[in-house]
Amino acid sequence: MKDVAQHAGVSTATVSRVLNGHAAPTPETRERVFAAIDELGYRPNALARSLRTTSTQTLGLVISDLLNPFFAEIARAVEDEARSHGYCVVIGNADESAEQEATYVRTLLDRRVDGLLLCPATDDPSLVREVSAGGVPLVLLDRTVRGATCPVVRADGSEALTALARRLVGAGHSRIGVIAGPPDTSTGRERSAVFTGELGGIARVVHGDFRQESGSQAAAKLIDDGVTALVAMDNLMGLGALSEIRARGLRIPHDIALAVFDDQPWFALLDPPITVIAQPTVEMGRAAARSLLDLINGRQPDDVRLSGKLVLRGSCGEAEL
Amino acid sequence: MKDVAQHAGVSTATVSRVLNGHAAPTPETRERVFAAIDELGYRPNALARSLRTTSTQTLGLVISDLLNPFFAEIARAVEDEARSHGYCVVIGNADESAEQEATYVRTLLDRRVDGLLLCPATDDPSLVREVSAGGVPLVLLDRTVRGATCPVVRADGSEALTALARRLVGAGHSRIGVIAGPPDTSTGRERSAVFTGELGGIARVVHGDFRQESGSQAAAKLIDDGVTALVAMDNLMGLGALSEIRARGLRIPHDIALAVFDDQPWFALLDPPITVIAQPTVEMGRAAARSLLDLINGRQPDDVRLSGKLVLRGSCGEAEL
DNA sequence: GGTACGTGTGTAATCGATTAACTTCTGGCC
DNA sequence: GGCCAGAAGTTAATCGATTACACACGTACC
Repeated sequence: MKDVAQHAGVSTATVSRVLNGHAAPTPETRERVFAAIDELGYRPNALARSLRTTSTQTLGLVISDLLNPFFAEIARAVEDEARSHGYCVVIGNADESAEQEATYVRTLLDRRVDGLLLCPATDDPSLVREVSAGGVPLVLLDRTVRGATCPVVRADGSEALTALARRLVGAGHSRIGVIAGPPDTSTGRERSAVFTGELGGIARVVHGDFRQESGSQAAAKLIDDGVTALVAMDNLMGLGALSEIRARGLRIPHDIALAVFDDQPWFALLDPPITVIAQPTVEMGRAAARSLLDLINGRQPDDVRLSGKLVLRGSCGEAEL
Repeated sequence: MKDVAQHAGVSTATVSRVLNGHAAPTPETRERVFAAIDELGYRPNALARSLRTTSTQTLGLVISDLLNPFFAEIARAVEDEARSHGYCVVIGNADESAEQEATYVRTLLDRRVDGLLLCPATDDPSLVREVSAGGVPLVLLDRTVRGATCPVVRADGSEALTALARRLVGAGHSRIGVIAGPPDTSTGRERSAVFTGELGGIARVVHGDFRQESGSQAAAKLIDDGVTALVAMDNLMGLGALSEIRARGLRIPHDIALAVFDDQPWFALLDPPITVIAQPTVEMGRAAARSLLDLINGRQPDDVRLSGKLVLRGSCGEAEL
């Protein structure tokens, strides 16, 4: 920057003013400065700028699993929304591990992100408290924690799940296997709640860890247990369940019905296509980014609750297909 | 940091030395400093540190499409490798757009990443030159550009593709449809080269853009053209081709054979399972990260060329299944 | 003609760390 | 006792920007 100033025959203060679009500098001065800038190929140092202004124009996003297309879509949506507001997103991949999640959160805070979006790996509010204590704007996404005091953006699947449960029961299933997420995550508990409530006698719940392998294992256990329908509460566990079903040579929906929470393009291409509960991922990501930007700008956003939609396709023996 | 120093009754220089594990400070001093640190909940400002040391311990990774599981896997692998060396990764999603790619690259350079991994959206070497001119270590991943002067890490599928082509011809296909990537990407050209070469008379190539929609359109065109086998050069275009095949009610492999470049877990679950060419994504990501770290540390890494593997599953009417 | 005000720039402090150079202190040795 | 080596810690410059304040130079008005 000093070089640019020298080249243009002005002071660094003037260069800075030109760069930041201040009113002061004369058109001719601006001209000279810009000329010097691209003659030297100068690019401002964002670190120095941020150090001085205490703003990085960056949001942190810590997600549970980058390989899960659900989170990839969310990340994409967050990024789009952030970019349209002049912000950049740094993604941290926690790999469903609370420890790695904490590491990432701290790294991002150390780098002074202006705000943080978090898909918490567990219910434990201590990390959230730590962030809040640091005064960094925080929004939770997809999942919440115990006693959360910050805005939360999530999808509510209870209505769709209730409809699904009713349909399964109506179709004569008297033993339904539920492959749920970990009991120490809000989505892990809430999504299976519908089945443990009024259907307590009929449903059997096994908790997985939102990954493919656990879906296969849970499916194996439930099938051995004699269930005639499987509901996987996440697309990766759904994939696992499906591969277990295939490995055993069972036919869908004749031998066993299957439904999955969270849609993916290829679910529609299977034979039969899989019935799913679709989540508004793009909306979730965008809403979360907007909430966070509101928070950064001093507004207090409300919680956002979007709803999942039941998409009947045939894997539960639906009459419509 | 000043507060910590005061609290511990030392100077900031000493605090810094304790934090950086220098030899000098006495055990008792260290003790006092650490006590002050967690009493005050102090966390060092990474911006300031980087400004001073001119090292951010961060790698930039600009990928073509975050929603493409191939790139998601690569990102994941890069991150793992980087983390194990104490580096953090900032991911930029170019969305297959050269413009957005350039924006991201500049943003990352402005933030002074220590090195950059790039999956270039096009062949055009100008962006690569710009980075090199800035003296920032750069490694290309998956694709290369014209006259690249930096290390390149990629998968070579030509052997597997040749084997696939031979098999298709052997099975009696005399019109093979190839859904290739954009002609201005190295992978777009190279992967279809096998078919335009010795099989020039038999194969018909249509270029897509590595996205689902283009896969469907290309498939439609080729099927109308009377091909009896389709080869999609990317998993998303494969998905598109598959949905077109389904939409037309064609049966695989009876009515049409299908093979896809780049494996995905669900390809094995279709009926019949899809024959693919699997790429060593994890290895590619790790190798790229290692090459970049080498470059950063002043070593000059060689190009890396890993090979794709043909996985026969049945969608091309293979006898083995 | 002098006061007052506005306009465009320059000077220098500042953000929060690192680190070279210097000071202070301790103890050993002749 | 004097000198010196080495250890422990302090002072202050520095990274590259932003910005409050000071300054100089016009212009306008009484």
